[in-house]
Amino acid sequence: MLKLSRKTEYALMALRHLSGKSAGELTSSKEIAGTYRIPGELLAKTLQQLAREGIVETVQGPHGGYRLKANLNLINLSDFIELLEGPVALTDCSIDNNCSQIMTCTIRTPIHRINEKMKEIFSNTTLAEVMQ
Amino acid sequence: MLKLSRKTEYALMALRHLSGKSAGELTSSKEIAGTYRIPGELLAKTLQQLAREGIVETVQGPHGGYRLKANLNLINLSDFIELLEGPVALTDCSIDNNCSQIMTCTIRTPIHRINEKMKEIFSNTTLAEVMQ
DNA sequence: GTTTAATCCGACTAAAGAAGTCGTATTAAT
DNA sequence: ATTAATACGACTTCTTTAGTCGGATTAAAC
Repeated sequence: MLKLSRKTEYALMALRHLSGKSAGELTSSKEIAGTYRIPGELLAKTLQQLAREGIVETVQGPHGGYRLKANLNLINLSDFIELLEGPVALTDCSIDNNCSQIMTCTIRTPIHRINEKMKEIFSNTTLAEVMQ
Repeated sequence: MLKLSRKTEYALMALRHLSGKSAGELTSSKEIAGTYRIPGELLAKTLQQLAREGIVETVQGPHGGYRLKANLNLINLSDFIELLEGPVALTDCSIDNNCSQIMTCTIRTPIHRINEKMKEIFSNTTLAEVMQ
């Protein structure tokens, strides 16, 4: 049904939350999870992933937490989704050629065309725009 | 990862196969499944669904089968996908409001905007175009 | 230095959805 | 009557997603 994963939704909500804080201010994963009723452990893992990717910055220990690191105007939604859930693709054959129907498939090319258009939408949307 | 279901892929391949036949000619589900190595039962069920929706026409009994009924220029991909897999929606809240985060969610509006753009692509593509 | 409150991270379990199979009924040509 | 097709619901299996758990690390506060 072409849905985003919860992980991606949670990540976007968290980034939006962080972008509302003043520069340098730290926010705990717990605060965010509590505010939006997101399962704590899951959000924590997601934020850790964003940290590894350099999108947020972390400080450990008591009074630690997360804050924005990257400029959200410079990250597009396509890259962001691919970071969290892998390739944006309507079909597996947009990713690799390990499809048993590859020789006989008659709809590859048109599907690819549509796939490209879809990716374009995501590519042309920055995270900053999603925060608005 | 925003994928189409196999059912949708199979349906498109089947329609493409049928659209290559001469007007009125019948093709069995088995022939199509064999040609593209699609699990027979699954394709059969899918074709039956397309028949109920008036997209193909069926003739039962020996020498029976399927043939195109609808004009593929007049059916857009959005409606077609929704027929087979339900609403095209990046998030559940694009479909209904049964989301526990509904009161606090901060990304609803921007996600809806993107969702609309995505649906537009599908709406502006006819099945006939996918057959090319 | 012990406690505490936070991140870190892999492994596991549970739930949901998608894909595929099966059995039985119906239809209609031969 | 037989046969080759569709019709369709119920079931099973597989894959992916979502969520949980346990234990480690870090660093502030006491």
